Amino acid sequence: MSYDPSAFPPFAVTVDLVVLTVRRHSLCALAVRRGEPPFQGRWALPGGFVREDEDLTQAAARELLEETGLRAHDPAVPAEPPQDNGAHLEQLATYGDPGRDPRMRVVSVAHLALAPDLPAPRAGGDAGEARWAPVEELLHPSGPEQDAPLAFDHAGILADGVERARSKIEYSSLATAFCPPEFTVGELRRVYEAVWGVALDPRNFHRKVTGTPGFLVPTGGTTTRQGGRPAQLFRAGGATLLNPPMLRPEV
Amino acid sequence: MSYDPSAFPPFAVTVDLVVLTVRRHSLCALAVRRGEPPFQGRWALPGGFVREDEDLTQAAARELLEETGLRAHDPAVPAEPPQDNGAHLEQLATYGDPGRDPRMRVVSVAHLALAPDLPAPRAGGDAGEARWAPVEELLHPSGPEQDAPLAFDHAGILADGVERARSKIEYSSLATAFCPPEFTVGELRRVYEAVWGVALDPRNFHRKVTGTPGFLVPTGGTTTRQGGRPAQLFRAGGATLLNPPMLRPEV
DNA sequence: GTGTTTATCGTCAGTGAGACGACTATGATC
DNA sequence: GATCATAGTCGTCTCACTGACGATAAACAC
Repeated sequence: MSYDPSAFPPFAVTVDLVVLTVRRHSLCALAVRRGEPPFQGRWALPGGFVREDEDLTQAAARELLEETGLRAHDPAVPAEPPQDNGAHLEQLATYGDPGRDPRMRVVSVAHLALAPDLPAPRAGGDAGEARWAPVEELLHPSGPEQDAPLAFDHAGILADGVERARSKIEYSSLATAFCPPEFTVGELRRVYEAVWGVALDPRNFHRKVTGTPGFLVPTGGTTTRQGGRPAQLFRAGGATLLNPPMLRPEV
Repeated sequence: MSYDPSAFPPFAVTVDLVVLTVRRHSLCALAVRRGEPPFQGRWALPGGFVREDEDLTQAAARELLEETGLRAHDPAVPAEPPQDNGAHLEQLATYGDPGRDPRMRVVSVAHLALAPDLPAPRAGGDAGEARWAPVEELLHPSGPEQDAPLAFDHAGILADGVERARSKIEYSSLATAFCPPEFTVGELRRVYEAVWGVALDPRNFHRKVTGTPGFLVPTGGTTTRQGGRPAQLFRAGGATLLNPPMLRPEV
């Protein structure tokens, strides 16, 4: 790498966020409406410029906090129950096509965040309007109201993020990031069903997740918020890797 | 994302390459010696600035060609035997700590390349000297001669690339990217053994890879270049995903 | 009570991996 | 040329785990 201060072209660097959650049995992503050209009035992923003194992860965590009020989990610190209201955050991929932004050369480091359902989208920061939209709607717009695809190359970024989430819950305990601090086996199963878009056998699922050591820890409590027989409540255990993995059913 | 042309700080964007190959039963990475400060004389990963009109992938492919003479496979085109002397190339992750380069704010989009053994490192491009070094040596330097760790944050990048390669050959047919166009089951097994650093049972391995549809296609030929009984020659089949995956032995 | 819903436990058969025995076909060595 | 070392290939056995699915349990609605 030779060094000539005048020899490298300047880039703008942004972080874009794919924030996923599960609401009403479907996988949803956070979208914000653009207030300015280009793509004014279109939906886009939340994001913003990386600041001078900021790490990429810090920038993503700051944007996440600004847009949703969610604090990012530190993966190094096992989440303690009292202050667990955070989201999983990881780097996804970087997009740098010349021309992906008509204004200038922008390289965007996309991040993936997984959040529990609770928070209502808060219209803070730059975005005037924000909403949780089913990813199907954003990726395959067909309805009369929502026929404009996402701005920039955000549809591709969202698709990559969704695919990352779908594959990662196979072999990690990440699906618990979609759940509140305490949850039932059935709630966790509905997360898998929403993310994968399939139906899972409740009995085999129950056997699998309760039989994997370190995945779930019973809290002792029970709940009946889903109706039917009361279900045991669990917290996420320390295990982060599922071995053997949860198998995604064929087609 | 609000837009103020004077409001975003300029970044330099580079691509760095983790080029891996298997030589003499060990996993090796391409390292180049730095000819200029900072870290002058230290080993580093090959890389360079992204040009004004270049995609990130194009930049990585260009650097790979300059440093090794290897052409990157287009993942969209199934490799045809006649012109198969290419390498697998994919984006790895992006590193942007302020201060990772003492000269200026540099964001580096690291890429991972997997290459067959054949090419001798060619000292072309900027690098005056290049070599294939066992990753163990680069990551855990201990010998008297090689006690300087890699420049910048390249040790961390290399570690991430190695981990990506180790996990990806579990569930994909990517290990064939380390092999010449035609190879034997034993040669493929030695790739797995070198990348994972474990010994595998030749009989179970043979059953697994020949029993996975689409993984290997026999070419009809045989070879005895490894000694012993002649072995069937294979080419990589069309399948890219291994299901069920190859299991990495514990510990 | 009866019906509905959800949770949980059990059973059984099939798939696939790990351990390992046996045999085959080459080159090297005596 | 017989013997040995080396590497490849085929089979067998057992165990773990999954998918399909029956059965029971504990809540609520009527």
